[in-house]
Amino acid sequence: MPLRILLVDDERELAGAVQTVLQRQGHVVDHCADGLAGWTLLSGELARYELAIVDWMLPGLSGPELCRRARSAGLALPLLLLTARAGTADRVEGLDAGADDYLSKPFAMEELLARVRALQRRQPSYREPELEVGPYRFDPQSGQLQVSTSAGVVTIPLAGKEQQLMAYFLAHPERIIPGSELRSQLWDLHQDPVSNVVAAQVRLLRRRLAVHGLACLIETVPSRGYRFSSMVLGAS
Amino acid sequence: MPLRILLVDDERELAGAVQTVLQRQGHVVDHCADGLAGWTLLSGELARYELAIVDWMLPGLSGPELCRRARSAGLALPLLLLTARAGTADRVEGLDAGADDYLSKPFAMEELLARVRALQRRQPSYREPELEVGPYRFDPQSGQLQVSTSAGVVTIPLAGKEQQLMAYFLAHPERIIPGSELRSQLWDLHQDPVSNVVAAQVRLLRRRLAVHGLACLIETVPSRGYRFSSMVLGAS
DNA sequence: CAGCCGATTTCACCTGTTTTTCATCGCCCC
DNA sequence: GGGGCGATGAAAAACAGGTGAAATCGGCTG
Repeated sequence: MPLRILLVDDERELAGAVQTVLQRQGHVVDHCADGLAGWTLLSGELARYELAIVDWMLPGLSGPELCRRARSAGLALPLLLLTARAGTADRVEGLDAGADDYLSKPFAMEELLARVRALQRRQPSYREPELEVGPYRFDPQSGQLQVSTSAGVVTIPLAGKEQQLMAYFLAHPERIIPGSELRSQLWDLHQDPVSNVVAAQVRLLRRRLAVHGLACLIETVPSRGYRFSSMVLGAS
Repeated sequence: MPLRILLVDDERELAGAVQTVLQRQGHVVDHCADGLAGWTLLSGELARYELAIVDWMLPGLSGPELCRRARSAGLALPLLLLTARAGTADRVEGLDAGADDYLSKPFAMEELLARVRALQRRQPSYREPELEVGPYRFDPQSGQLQVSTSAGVVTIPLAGKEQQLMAYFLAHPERIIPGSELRSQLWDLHQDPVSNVVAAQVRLLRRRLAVHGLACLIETVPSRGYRFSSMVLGAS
C-alpha cells in the first residue's frame, strides 16, 4: 500500500506541500529539484521507486525527456507529469514521452492523491500483495497483523512504520535483508547516515510482537542483516 | 566491488563525513585538502585510484583544473565533481573539464553513494568481477565464500577486510602478490609504515578457512609475497 | 491554544565482533 | 649466533549493532 515515490520538481513551495501530503498518506517520498539528479535517482539502484511525479519544466532535464529516458531504459513504473500548460498538444507530447498521467497546475491535493491511487491500481505490475506467510497474515488495509497460534488467532494492531517494516519482512520471508536495504526502501534519503533508525524500529516491532506473546520472528544475522522466519513460533 | 577512492576537498567537516560514509561501504578512501596534493596522489603510483571525488573550489588547484590535468595525462578513472554552484553553465564547465558527474552541495549522503555506484557501473572498464577460481567462488553480494570439496559445498561467511583480501586473491590467482601491493590497494595511506596489518589480516583469513576445514590456500613466498593457489585443497 | 498521547527518532551506553598493534617466536641465510 | 622477515597469540582499539530512556514530532482533545 505505501509507495516509494520520487518527486522531481523545482518549485520549492509546491514540492514541499506535495511531499508532505504524500508522506502523510504513508508513502516514502524523495524529492529533488533537478532533472538530471532525478534521472540518477530513478535509474540508480539506491531505491526501487514505484512511482515518479515529475514536473514538466525542470533544470537539467525536462520532464518529458526524463520520462523518455526512463521508458527507453525499460523502467516500468508509473509516471505522473505535472505542468502549468493545459493544451491538448502538450498533453499528447507528455503521454507520448511515456507518462501515464498528466495533471495541470494548479491542482487540488485531493486530485493528486486520487490520481496516485488510480495509477497504483492501474499498473499491470500492480497486485494487492499477498502478505501471508505461515501463520502470519498482515492486512495493509487495517494495519493489523493476525497470527494463528495454538491458542487461537491473535490480532495485533501495528503503528505506521511498524506496518511498513512488517510488510517488507512478509514480502521477503526467509531472506537475509541488509539493514541498508530496509533503510533505503522505508526511509527517505535525507537521513543522517549515522542514525540507527532501522535498529530502533526493528526493536519496536519485536517488542510489539513480544507484548502479544510472540517471540523472536525476526532474527539478526550479525553484520549481514535481518531475517524473518515463519518457522520460529513462540506462544505465551 | 570496493573501490580505491581519492577524495579532494578542503571542507574539513564535509570531507570527514564523506570519507566515513564511503569507508562504511567498504571502500578505501584517501583524503587530501589541497588540489596540488590531490594531483600528486592521483598521478603518482602510490595507489591506483579507481574513482576521484573532487571539490570545485580548492586551494592549490581548482577541481575542474584537476580534472583537466587528469584527462590530459590519460587517466581514465571516473571523476565526480562536488560544488556549491548549481548553474547549468557551471555544470557544463565541469563536464567539459572531463568530469563524469556533478553533484551540487548540499546533497544527501545516500545520493552521493548512488552516484558513486552509477559511475562504477558506467565505466567501460567496469565488469562485474567473476570471482571464481577452481572450487572457490566468492559472492561479494553476500560476502560469502563457497568452496566445493569432496564432502560437498562449504559456505563460509567472511568479515569485511577478509572479503576484500579474498576478492583480491581470487582476482589474481597463481600470481605472487607482494605484501606492499596488498597494502596499497586495500588500506589507505594513513598507515603506520611499520605495521604488519597485511600479515595479520592474511593470518585471520587463513584461520577462518582453517576453521572450516580448508588448509593453506594462501602460501607465503618468502620475501616476495603471497600466492593464492587453487591447486592445494585440503579437507578435514 | 495548551496539554496530552502515541509514534518516531535521537542519545548515551553496552555488547560482541573485527581490526590493529605489540611483543615475541621461528625460520632461513649468511 | 645474529639479522631480516614474516608468523603468532594476546591485548588493545575501533566498530557495528542493540538497548532503554529521553527528546521530538504531529495529531487530537478539552
